Amino acid sequence: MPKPAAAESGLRASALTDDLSFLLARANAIALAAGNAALSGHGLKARSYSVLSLAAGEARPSQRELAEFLRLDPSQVVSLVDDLQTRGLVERRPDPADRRANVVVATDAGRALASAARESARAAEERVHAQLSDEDRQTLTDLLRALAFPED
Amino acid sequence: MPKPAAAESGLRASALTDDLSFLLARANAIALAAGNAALSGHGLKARSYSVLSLAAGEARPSQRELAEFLRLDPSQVVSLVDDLQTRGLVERRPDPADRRANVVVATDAGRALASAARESARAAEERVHAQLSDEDRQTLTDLLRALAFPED
DNA sequence: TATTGTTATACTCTATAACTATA
DNA sequence: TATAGTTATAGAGTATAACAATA
Repeated sequence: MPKPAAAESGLRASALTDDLSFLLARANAIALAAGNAALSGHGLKARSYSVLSLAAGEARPSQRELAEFLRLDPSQVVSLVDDLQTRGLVERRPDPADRRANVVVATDAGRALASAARESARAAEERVHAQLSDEDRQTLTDLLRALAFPED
Repeated sequence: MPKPAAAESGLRASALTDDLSFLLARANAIALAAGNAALSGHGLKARSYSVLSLAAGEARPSQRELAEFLRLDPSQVVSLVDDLQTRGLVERRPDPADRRANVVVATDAGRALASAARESARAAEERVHAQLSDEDRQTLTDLLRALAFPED
């Protein structure tokens, strides 16, 4: 990793350095790049990993629920699920309670991949957040959760 | 703002809810949407606001420095500066010390717009982060800065 | 009438490579 | 030989509207 250019240090004193939204964007860009790199060996990206991971859980989400939770447009979820389904990682099952809705559920292969991918993602996060203490990391997680789910 | 769907609460218990990268992505998406909405009245988005804001400061950044600081490709900075320059908000000045480099500096109109836009952005952030105490907000800012600028 | 999933489309963003002028 | 800016382009991501099936 290159050291910051000398002239960049002038920008470090700029107004943006105290701007929560800017810091959020930059930290997210760094974490996203590291996450995508860590997941690429599994044929996944952050997006598809999120969908797969949720499908592998107990929640049995519909596509609409996935879209809301991941802040994606429903039409984006269609193509993410299409891709995962083509690769045999998830299935669409009609919701018995509402025949309009598809419940997305991981196959055995999907659950296996999700758990392997989770290990890689965790290792990558470890590297990105290595400079934070366990306590800081927990604090950060709690504060971010408050921003990410403001209805609480 | 709609209340969360009942079925979404199942997803709230999922593995992703403890995933720092996921929370970062979701919080960023929320802040970005609010920021872009707040800036649209000024004809700006988060990206162009960042460039304008840095050009309005004391740092006199080159395009390359802007690209590194904002984690953008240099070619993206070209079109952002093009747009701002067309609107008379910034100028490109040749760097006397390196004639390859353009220093990007705000015009009077650019500085005025930057400062008006900063007010709007701050008000929007206030709304997004209203549920955090001042102390929590400061803690979050410091922790995010550690992630966003890991070389420190 | 409203909602779920889907398709289509247009637009923005991102990433890459190649070129020029300078260093 | 390397770097700053630029151009071009292709791919990914985003947003919107419309439609069929179902509620």
